[in-house]
Amino acid sequence: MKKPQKTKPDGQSETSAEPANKPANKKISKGQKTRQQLIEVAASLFQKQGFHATGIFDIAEAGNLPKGSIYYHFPGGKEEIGAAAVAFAGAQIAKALEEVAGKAKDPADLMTKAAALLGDILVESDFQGGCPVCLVALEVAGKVEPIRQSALEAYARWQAIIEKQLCLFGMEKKKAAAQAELAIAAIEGALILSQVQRSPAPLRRLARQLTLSLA
Amino acid sequence: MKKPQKTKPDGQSETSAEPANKPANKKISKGQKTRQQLIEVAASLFQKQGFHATGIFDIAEAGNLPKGSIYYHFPGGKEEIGAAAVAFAGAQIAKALEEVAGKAKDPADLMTKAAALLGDILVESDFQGGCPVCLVALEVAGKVEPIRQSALEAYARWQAIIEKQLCLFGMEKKKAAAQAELAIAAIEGALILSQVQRSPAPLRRLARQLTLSLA
DNA sequence: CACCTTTTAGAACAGCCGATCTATTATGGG
DNA sequence: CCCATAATAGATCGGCTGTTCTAAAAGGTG
Repeated sequence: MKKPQKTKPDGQSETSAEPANKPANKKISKGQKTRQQLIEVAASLFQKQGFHATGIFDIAEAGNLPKGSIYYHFPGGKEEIGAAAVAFAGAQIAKALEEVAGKAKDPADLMTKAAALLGDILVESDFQGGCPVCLVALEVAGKVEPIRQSALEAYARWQAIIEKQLCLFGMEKKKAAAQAELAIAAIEGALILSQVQRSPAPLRRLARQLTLSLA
Repeated sequence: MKKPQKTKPDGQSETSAEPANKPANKKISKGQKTRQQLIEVAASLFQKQGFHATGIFDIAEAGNLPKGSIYYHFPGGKEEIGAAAVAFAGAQIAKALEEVAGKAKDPADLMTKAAALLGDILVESDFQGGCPVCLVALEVAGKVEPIRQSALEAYARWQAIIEKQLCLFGMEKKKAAAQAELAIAAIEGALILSQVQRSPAPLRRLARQLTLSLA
């Protein structure tokens, strides 16, 4: 009764914000650009500081973006930004993973390259930020369903990419699925070890060990 | 100059709070018991809600413990409690891991039992809480050194336990170390997947996959 | 240019949280 | 039983945070 549909945005709300395939991007109405930038900066901050430690205005400040319009673009507040940020980060990594997978020569090479991909994130941030999906997901997995869903999709997509590529290498589907899940789990875990140890060594050693499990 | 050493406690501060080997535990001066209980409740809450989402007084409240004495037992505030809680949780899991390792019949059995151990934590909390070390460590790894150290020690100890047991099974030391690290990483990663998916399946599948990598 | 829409600035609010301090009560050794 | 000390209650302070609201500015379309 109190909602005269003031032409608010929110677009198709939920998990959007993917740097994906949109061939006919006619016009990005300034505001939508701001929205996208907010998501990207948020993803970066969440990755380094986590969800709860990141103030909602820190996001705008860190990206020199209009603070006044945060709640205009994200009526759902912090949680909506969180869900969008996790979805974006997940899609970003998925994209990179697809590129890397295409270049891999064999299963072992794929494992190594995938591990190196996540490892680069760590080194680039000087071990300040790990997996952007993991941290936020664990912080609020029990309370904010949309964020949990975003994380769920991200992991599923990563796994599907690896699985598909393993199949292309001739591995049977069932084995490929199991190996892909092992790879995702092991890399995520090693990422944690590397971040805590502040050394890329665990991740590197794991990559090697992962290739040995391909027998 | 402002510290007339009012006989404050703080004991041997830093990372204490281990349910370890103290044969001659003469008397636990009421206060020390409270301190220990605070640590245990804190570990439980941090595991479910994370570090930043847990108020310092929630801890006392959740355990029906004296709120007024939190800063008496932990002059270092929340960060000191965090470090103690991570150390405690790490030691607790290490203890359970040692028991389980002793009962394992072979390397494959060890992998399965280790994974099941962590998995039980998940199920017991109805998928609300995962690895108590991991979450807190990731949240503050870049800012609070003592907590990072506690996490570091926990992971190292877990790995050492598995490595040692693998050696007892006849595996050569170098290979055992690598396999142990893979196991820890993979289990931690699968724990995340299981928590996000709210299903023990990823962890179970990973356990099986881990045994296959023992070839 | 005029006008409606989109977008933004900025203040204001309410609530919570971590930390500190003082006064009070419990504890336990002599 | 006494008393120093350990332990706790409770109030308080300062600061920060997420959210809402209103008015103003910017945008772009006819």
